[in-house]
Amino acid sequence: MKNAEVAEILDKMADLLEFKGELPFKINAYRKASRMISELTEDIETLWQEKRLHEIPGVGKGIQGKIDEYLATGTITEFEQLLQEVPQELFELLTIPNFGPKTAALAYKELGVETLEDLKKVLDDGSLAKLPGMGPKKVENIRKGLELKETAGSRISIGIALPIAEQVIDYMNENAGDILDGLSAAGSVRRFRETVHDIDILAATEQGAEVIRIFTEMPRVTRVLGAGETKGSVIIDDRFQVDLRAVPLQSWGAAQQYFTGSKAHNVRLREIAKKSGYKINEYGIFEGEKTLGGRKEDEIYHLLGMEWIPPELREDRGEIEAAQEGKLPKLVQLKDIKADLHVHSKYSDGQLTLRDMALAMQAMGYSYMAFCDHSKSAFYANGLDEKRLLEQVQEIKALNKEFSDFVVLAGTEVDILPDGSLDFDDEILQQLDFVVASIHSAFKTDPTARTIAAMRNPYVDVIGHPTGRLITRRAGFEIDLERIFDVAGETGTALEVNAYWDRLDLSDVNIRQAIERGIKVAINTDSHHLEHLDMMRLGVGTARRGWAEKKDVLNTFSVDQLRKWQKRNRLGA
DNA sequence: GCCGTTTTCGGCCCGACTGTTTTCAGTCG
Repeated sequence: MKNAEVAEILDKMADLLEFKGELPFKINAYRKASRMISELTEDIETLWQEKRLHEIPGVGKGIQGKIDEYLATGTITEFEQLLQEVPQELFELLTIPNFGPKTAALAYKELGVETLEDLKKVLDDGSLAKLPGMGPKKVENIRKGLELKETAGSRISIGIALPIAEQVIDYMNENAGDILDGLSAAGSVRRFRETVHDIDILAATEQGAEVIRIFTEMPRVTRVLGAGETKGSVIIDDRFQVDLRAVPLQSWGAAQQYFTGSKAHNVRLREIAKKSGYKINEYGIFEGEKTLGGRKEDEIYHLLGMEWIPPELREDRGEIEAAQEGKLPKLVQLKDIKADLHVHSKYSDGQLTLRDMALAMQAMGYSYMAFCDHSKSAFYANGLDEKRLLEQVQEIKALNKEFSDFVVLAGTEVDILPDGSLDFDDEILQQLDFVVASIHSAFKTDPTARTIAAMRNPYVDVIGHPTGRLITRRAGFEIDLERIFDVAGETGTALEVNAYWDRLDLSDVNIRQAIERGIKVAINTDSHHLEHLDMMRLGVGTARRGWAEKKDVLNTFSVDQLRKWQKRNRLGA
């Protein structure tokens, strides 16, 4: 699928046009088209072949022509031309806080700033400060922005950000509890985005300045970026930006709505409000001078004629229309999860014995689980050969006798080998209760064909971490997800939502694509330690962002339902 | 550049903050 490629080019087009000082509305049009395409559940090449590009909201004649040219020739003439007219490192330069397109254009035109190095030079030699409209403070802010980019510039996984948000909330409740009327995460953390740029916390209080003071004086704060009556911004642990915003209690709901975003979702809501003669902002919803609501978040949605929308859906991906029609999905919840179907033990590279892990799972409230340790080719992870695997199966059988209302399944995470075969023969696989098949090596050796071959094995229940991406470290392998979805639909194989914080694979958009095709997903933590078990909520959050309902998620099934599902798929294959 | 039960032309979300201004531009979310 070339959806991501096309979206990236259109977003870069927007950057180029912005740098050139084009009309903001034109720039916005490119940004919107880029976003709609990146979140498309259909393959853009299919739409193109079927001459249906115009059905994408935000894609009109002009942008359609660009996409057409790209898919036909692999390049866009106008894009290539624009690239010639701008600094070499434009896209990099534009990521510097406080250094926007106007300033970048000025620095390029007047001083020839093309790279980060050039920018550092003109900051240091004072030539930037001499330009019209620039002054000592602006220059200082750009310098700080550059530093910030180097220390806290990159996006961080939700798996890292969420615990930090919770620690800040705990700290504030302990140290400012008596002047707080409410405190919660907002922004992309509340929406469970897979990565976040900063951590937003919202406070309800009548004493904003005091709350902000306590916030900026937290022990972990290594730098204060700003502090006022309603807003404080800090860096903690030299790495993570945390913003706290304070509002009075009567604006709590409106502020929650406003600061949770996303921006695209909010823009749509404000358009709808405007058409209905209302105005919404962070303080409430208004008709003329009259305040109609704002203390509770659902008031905003109800007054605009729609259901309250769960934060995970707020991306302008159709959730507003669904809410207007009363057709929002009934999203899967953490309490629906009955099992974790992919965890490791001491047999391979996990830290816990079978018994200790099973007890921990039971304590999580699950009713069953599956051990899926690595297979023999995963030597780096102490993978099990046939003999040790069958020993493990025996130990699991014995272990089950210790539990009355909890079932331990014996499984494997069998390697999909470079030639597409599996690391265990069918004779072994058929003795197991549950089989996850994953690619762990030779990423460049036709992962699509290998995954398809694995799905065609009747004993394979789930494909583990299907795209192989690592959120902070590598893109997934080159895999044709359209074909994977086709075959998964045919064989009834489920696809894993690996909840491990650095994977979150499938991504939210991919999950939505899968379930629209009737494919089941399994949300698994891939845990090796006790502390990993908690990541289930990351997987559930990601699945919710992918519009997954309970029926779409394999591990919301009871163990009996799971066995029926397996039997049907194994016979059908 | 997109879009249309107000419009095929003239709109296109809203506000805070900052710094450089003498009335506003740029950046951010």
